Amino acid sequence: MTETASDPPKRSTYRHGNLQHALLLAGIELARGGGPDAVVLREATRRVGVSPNAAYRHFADRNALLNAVRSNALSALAVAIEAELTALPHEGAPGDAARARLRAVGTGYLRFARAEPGLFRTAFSVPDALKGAGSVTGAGTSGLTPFQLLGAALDELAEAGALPRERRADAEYLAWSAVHGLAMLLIDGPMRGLDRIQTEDLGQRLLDMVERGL
Amino acid sequence: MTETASDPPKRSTYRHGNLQHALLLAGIELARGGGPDAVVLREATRRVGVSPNAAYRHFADRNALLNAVRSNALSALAVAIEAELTALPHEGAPGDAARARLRAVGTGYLRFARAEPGLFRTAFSVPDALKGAGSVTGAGTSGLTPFQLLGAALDELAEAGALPRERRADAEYLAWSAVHGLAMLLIDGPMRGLDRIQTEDLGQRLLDMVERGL
DNA sequence: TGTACATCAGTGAACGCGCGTTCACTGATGTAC
DNA sequence: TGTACATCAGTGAACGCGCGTTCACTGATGTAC
Repeated sequence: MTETASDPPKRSTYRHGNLQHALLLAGIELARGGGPDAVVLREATRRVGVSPNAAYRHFADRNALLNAVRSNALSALAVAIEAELTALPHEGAPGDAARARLRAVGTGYLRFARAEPGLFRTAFSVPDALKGAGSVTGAGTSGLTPFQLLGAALDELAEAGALPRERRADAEYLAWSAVHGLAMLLIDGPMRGLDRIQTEDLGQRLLDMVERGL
Repeated sequence: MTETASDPPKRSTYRHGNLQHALLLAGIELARGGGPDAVVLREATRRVGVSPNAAYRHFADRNALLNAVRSNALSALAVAIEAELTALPHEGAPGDAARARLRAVGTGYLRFARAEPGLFRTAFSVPDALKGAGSVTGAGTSGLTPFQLLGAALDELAEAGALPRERRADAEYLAWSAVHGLAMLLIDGPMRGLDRIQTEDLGQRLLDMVERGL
């Protein structure tokens, strides 16, 4: 209960002390464990130690909470991709560097899906009601969404001359499809049982295919 | 009520007249409309005009019905792929023919996903309980599952010399990933709004990428 | 060919569950005088 | 500085819903004698 000074716009503590944020965190934890269906409003309030209807002070309904969780999951994915990009060395020919960056985007995507299947499935779950009430954003620290990070990598590739110009258009959809499909099959599908090394290996072979085929 | 002759093993009509099959059909219709979550046992019995508990004469529980629907959806996918293969002309160089057959597998997959998104999502939904009580099969008229049809196409490609031997291993997972990913993004993802022509076009470009990259 | 009987597909009613959501409220906080 | 008041975050109780599943049953069918 340390309430020293509180700015009028963002009073940091009230009764509960930022219940909105606490509910979001609980929702993320639920999604992490069981995907979008596990984001249950009553369970979130239960975990926070608050009565079920208290949530309605901060979220219009269950879908609003789910959308907030979705945005957060997308952001986490963007951050994971950014981490792979940041870890890259800053050297080599521009073509090689661009190729490495594209691979890093794919690798980050696959590793996130593998490490956080619940959040991954939540990020890409289709909203039950397609009403864009609370729009789902989901950018990383760079301000770019996962999709935009992929687009940027492809732009670099095209600029470096490593991707024929006439194939640049819509290339993100092709690369995304390949990586997304592998992610889904690794999480839910028949490759569920693969261990870390096999997964990593298959991922790199898939990225080989994309690089060669784009 | 035409009961002429009935073999002892498969008596064709009883009270309802093959309620098991009727429930399966109702379940398929539900999956078609709303994916795996829409396969609701009570709703299936409602549609057939039977009391809810009657289903338990024919299915151990809701999951058993869902598994039956799943198998059926997989079979339908296999049949769709087979249809594309059958429509192929029987001519050309062996390499070209093998490539065409691989493309046909992919095209059938994508078209089915597009035409029957509910069944497609059901086919690839992960069983809640992973207990293999009722195993999900899902072969087409050829007796092969979608995955096996893909494997056969890749074998032909390798035999025709159009796929380097050292890349044959696990190639089905790479090709499958690409096509599966596009299917998912077309159904649930951001390419949901694309029309038939755009979808078809993107699909062919994806298959180009796979062919080039494998 | 006729009758008694066993089988078992489908019935009717009910259960417990957990959900999202709404209602009228309470009581600590910040603010106006 | 002190007091009355308005605000509004969180409460307690309840709603209606639809689900999967179980219980003891009924009554048409196929079969044995």
